[in-house]
Amino acid sequence: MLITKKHDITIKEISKLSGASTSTVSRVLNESGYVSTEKRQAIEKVIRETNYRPSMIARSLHSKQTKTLAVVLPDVSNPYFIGLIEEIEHVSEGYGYTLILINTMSTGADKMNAVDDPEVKALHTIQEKHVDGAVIIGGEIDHVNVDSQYLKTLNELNKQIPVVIIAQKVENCDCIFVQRHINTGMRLIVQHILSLGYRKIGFLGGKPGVRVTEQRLAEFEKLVKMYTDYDDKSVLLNDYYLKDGYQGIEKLLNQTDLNAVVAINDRVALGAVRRLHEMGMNVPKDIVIGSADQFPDSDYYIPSITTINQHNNSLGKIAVEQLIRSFNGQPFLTAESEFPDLVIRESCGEKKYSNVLKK
Amino acid sequence: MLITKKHDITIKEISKLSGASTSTVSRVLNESGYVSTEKRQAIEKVIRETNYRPSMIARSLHSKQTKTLAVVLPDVSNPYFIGLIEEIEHVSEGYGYTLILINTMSTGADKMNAVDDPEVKALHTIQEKHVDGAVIIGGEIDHVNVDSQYLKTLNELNKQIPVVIIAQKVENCDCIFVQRHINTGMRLIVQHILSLGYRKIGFLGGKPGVRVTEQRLAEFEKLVKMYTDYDDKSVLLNDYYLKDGYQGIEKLLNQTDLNAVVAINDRVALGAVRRLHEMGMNVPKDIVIGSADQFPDSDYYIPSITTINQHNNSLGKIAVEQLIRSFNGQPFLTAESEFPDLVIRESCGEKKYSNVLKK
DNA sequence: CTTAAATATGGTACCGTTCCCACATTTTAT
DNA sequence: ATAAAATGTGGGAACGGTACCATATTTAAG
Repeated sequence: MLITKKHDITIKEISKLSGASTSTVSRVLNESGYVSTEKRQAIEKVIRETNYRPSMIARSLHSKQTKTLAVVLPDVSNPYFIGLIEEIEHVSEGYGYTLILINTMSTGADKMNAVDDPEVKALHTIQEKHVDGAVIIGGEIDHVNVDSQYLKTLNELNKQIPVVIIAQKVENCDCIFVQRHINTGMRLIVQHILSLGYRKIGFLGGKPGVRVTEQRLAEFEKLVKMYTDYDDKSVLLNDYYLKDGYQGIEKLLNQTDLNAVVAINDRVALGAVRRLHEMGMNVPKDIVIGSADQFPDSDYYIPSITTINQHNNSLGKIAVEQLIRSFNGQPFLTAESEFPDLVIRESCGEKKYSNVLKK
Repeated sequence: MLITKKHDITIKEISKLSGASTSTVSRVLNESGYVSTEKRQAIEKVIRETNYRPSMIARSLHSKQTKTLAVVLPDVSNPYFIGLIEEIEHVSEGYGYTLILINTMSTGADKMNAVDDPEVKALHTIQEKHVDGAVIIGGEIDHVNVDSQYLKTLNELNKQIPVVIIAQKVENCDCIFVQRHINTGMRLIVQHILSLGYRKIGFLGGKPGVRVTEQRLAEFEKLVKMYTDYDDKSVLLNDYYLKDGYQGIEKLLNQTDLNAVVAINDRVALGAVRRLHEMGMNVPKDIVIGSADQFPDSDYYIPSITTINQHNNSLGKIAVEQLIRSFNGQPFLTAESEFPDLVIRESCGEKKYSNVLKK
């Protein structure tokens, strides 16, 4: 492997060119200690002319800080994560940190041998690169398996580098958790649909075995059982994507009769709406679709999706701030995002509230 | 700033604990040179027990390689970039490189003083962090201003670190360019709409002053002038987002009479479709909307968007591979993405081709 | 049995910074 | 005038690795 060695300018060159010692150059770089105005100006001139910038590598080796954070996530193309990344990047930047992005593309619960597990690999990268802290978004931690190699590696890593995880809290994990009000959001959307008078409500999407999905489903079942004759055929879990809504809705309607469906998120909802449209059914006239998790753009769909704003982005801010707190030795609490809001749009029809909540 | 010093394990500790010299430990880490089986096993045991991983920082200082690439982009939340990032991440990972993500959030042509320019700042970060190479996606380079501070800094950086830019080629820039077939895509969609018989065609979206937009508009005008009575009121430039389609379509229809519109991308198209829907117009019955740039999900919209697959993701792969080639001292060419394809869906109505292309 | 080659191991300079320390010079206080 | 404090400057160790070199031991070859 032939490397075209491009000569980097170092502090020594600056020292030589300006006739000062490296110590003095270092002093002007860091604006610390005493430097005479003459020397300072001479050095600054050389720095400007040579386009010199001190190597963060060398600095890091000494300071043991890289001014870098890592973000690990299972799938960049998932819009749920985009807002999060954006927020994390923004807040990190504000604190002077650069971001390393690791996309594990882990498909979920399907486990492979620990050595090749991309999520374990991500943890190793974090350790090797000596980032100052890491934010892990969902992924393996969201699945039921809890005494895995992954969790061990994670706890081990957390001893060296502070790790904040954006996911529902897991007992055996020592990292800081930042989580959403899963139940509240689900409650809001189900109550809304109930209040509109619908009593044959289905649940569509989400991956079985994933904590968030299971919790939301539990909340859904709890509520639906209170107010309707619950039928376990009214639930279909598959995944979080458009196609899961698209294929799922047909399957769901084949196995039971429904006049309302709660989708796990707006994309699943869109997929369902699209399929229903193709089947000649109108949303919300023939069937009503609500979603439990707002994604960008869904206010532009036809019909626009009635959904829950989970304020996901606020999680990003909280996560980074927890990390910064941890750098400063400040304590932190298990944090939750802002309280979810019901966002009423078209896919559930007009808000009527004429029906009181009762069976 | 109180840092909780978490003691990192170093090669010296491993050396001490295993009773071997650091040289020997280094040899087993790199699987180079001679090491007896006994010592190797002893060392490996210690490494395993201590969870030791060599510091990339220290390694980089010596090797002058960080095994890291930087990606700079103007807006992570723009879905156009997402696929690109995903691809860049994937290919980089395959070559053993980690990604640094820099989101400049530069709003476009509006320039600020060079010092605070986030894009210039991004270049500085790249230099400081000593990444092995950088991929810059659009941003400032896409605008007309060409003898800017930014361009100078960019060329200067490119002398030290290879930079690949995903954008239309700019003369005064020495970096490697990877670009799309801008004109071909526009030609395909306009020809398609013409072939369906429409002769009152508008152009919607895209930021004025941005190279891609100007080139596409030029191509659009060329074609439309050939086959129709061109009216310069049929063009409205604003930006690339949903709201630009949403607000723009109404404005456009107020200033001239149209039966077809080419949107700069699928989001602008969706915005337009949504607004038309609210205005009581049906797409494609009352007016036809085509798009020049495919974004994810637009096949699920109602109506689904007839558009151009620019194979944007292939740009990511090409970009990283150019970088790798450059590391190896291999030559490279100004590269272009795969050839664009017309994707016929619903928003332009059925494909008829009954109308021959003629005025 | 001698010598060369292969194997095995540790010492040390170096990568680009920072920072402590020593020393020199100037300024201020007494 | 003299001590003390403030200012200015450079030398060199350290950060955690790598790799070249020297040296020691074993194995193979003649």
